[in-house]
Amino acid sequence: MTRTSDAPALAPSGTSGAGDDVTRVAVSTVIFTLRRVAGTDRVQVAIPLVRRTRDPHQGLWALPGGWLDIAEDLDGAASRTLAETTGLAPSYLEQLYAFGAVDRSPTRVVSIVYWALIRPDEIVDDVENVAWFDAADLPPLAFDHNGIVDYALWRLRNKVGYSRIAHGLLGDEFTLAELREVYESILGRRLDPANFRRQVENSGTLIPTDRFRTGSHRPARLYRDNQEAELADRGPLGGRH
Amino acid sequence: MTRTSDAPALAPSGTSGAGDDVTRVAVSTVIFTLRRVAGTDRVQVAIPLVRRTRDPHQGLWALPGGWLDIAEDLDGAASRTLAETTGLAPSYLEQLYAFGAVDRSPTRVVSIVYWALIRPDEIVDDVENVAWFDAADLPPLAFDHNGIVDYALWRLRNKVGYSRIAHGLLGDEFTLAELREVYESILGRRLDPANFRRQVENSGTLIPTDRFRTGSHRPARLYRDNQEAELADRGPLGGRH
DNA sequence: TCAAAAGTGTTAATTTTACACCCATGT
DNA sequence: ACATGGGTGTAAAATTAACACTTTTGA
Repeated sequence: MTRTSDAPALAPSGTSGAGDDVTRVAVSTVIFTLRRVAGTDRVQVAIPLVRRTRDPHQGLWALPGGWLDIAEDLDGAASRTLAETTGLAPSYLEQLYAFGAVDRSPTRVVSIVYWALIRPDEIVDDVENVAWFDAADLPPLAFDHNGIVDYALWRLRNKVGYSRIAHGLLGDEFTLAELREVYESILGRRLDPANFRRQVENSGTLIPTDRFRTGSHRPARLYRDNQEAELADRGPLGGRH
Repeated sequence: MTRTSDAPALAPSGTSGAGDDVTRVAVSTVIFTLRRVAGTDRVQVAIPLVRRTRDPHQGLWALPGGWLDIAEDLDGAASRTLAETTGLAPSYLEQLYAFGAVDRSPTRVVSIVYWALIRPDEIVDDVENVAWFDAADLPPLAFDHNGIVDYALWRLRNKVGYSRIAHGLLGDEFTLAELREVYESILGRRLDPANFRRQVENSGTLIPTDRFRTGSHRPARLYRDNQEAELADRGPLGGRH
C-alpha cells in the first residue's frame, strides 16, 4: 500500500459519509537518517519521500503519512502510516508540530507531523514509490512539505545541541569518531575530537564496552547508549518509542 | 458565550451532519500570568480556567478553548476561542502540542493546545465562569487538562532559560528587579541581582530608557523590550503574535 | 617505519558564581 | 541619618576552546 498524507481523492478511510465540509486529521513524519555520499568521505542527512499517486499534487514527492484512524492514538498513527508507506520502524519518534493553514490543501486538512530518526541498519530500501533525498537539496514537494522539512531540520539541529538523540542515528555500538561524525554532519561544522571525547564522556550518556572497532588504524573503543541517564528531554510527556 | 474545548454536547459548530464517527479538532490554550499573592511579597504563576456548563465533565474546570472552524487557521482559532471564553488577547501565543489519545474524551477529539503569556495590564477579570488558579495547586480538571498544564509549565520553565519570553509577562517598561522577579517565580529559585543584571544587559534583549521607577528607595531604571534582537526562537516558523 | 586515527595532557579564554561594597532615595 | 533596594567591582570556580603530544594499529 502506498499512501502519502494530506487529501487523497477519497474521504478518510474507515469513516462513513464525511463530506467535504469537515476538517480531517492526517499524520505525517519527517524521517532522518545519515547516508555516506558515494565516492567521498562526507556524510549527509537524508530523508525518505513518497511519490503521490493521485491528486492533488499527483507525481510530486511528499512526506510519508496517512489519515488518523478514529480508534488510534497520534503516536500510533505515525508509526502505522510510516510502516505502511515506507516499511520503516524508527527507533526515535517525536511529535514535531501541527500544521493547519486553511489553504495548505484543497480540502481542509490538519496534519500532525512527527519527526523520526532511523539507524542505517533499520533502513528498508527498494520500496515502491519511495526514494531517499539529501535533506539539504530537496525538489519542490507536495503541499507545504518543504517548509515542514525545514522546520524539522531546525529542530534536529537544535535538539542535538542539548540532547543525546544523535545516538538514534547509530547502531547499538559505535565509536566516538562515528558519534562525532553524526554531530558534525548535523551541525555542519567540525568538532575537536579531544574536546568532544571529554564532553561526551562526562555527560554520562555513554557506556564503554570492552570491544573495539578494528580494520583501519588504531582500534577504537566501542560505546553504547546509557539508558539510565537522565533525558530530561520531553518533560511530563516522557514516552519511549 | 462560554465554551471550553473538547466534546460539547453538540456537533462541531458550523458543520452539517458530522456524526459521532469522525475525529473532531479542538483548540485550547494554557494562559500564564503572574499574580502577587495577597499579604505576601511572593508572586505565583496563575492560569485562567473555564467552568464547563455541559457534559462531559459538567461543573469541572477546563482550559479555555473551542472547536476549530473549517475556514480558520490554528493560530486564529486559538486567539478566537480565547477571546470568546475569557476575553483575553495574549501578547505571546505559541503552539504547545497536539493531544490525541483515543480515550481522552468520550468522543474522538484531537486538541491542538497553545500556550500564552499575558501581561497583568491585559487581564480581564470578572468574566462569567472564568476563574484564575495558582498553577502549582490546581483542582482536578476536565479531560486530560491537568497533564496538559504540567507539560505547559515544563515548557515555560525550559524556554525561560534560553529565550526572552519573560518580557511577555510584564508591561512595556519594567525594572530589572521586576524582570528578575518573573524569572525567580517561574524557575522557583533566587537569582543574584548583580549577575542577573549583567547577563541580561549583555544579551542585548533590553533597551534602557531614561525613565525611572520611583516610589520605594533608590529609583530603578526602566527598560523595554528590544524588538531588533535575534529571537532564534521558533526557527523557520517565525511568526509574531 | 611511516601515516593516520585513537587517546591524553596542558593551558588560555570565556563564562558562571559568589559576595563585598558604594550609591541614591524615602522615611 | 539610616535602612533599603539599585547598581558596580572583583576574584574564585567552572566550563569551553585550542592545540601539542603520545599510543597503537595497518600498510
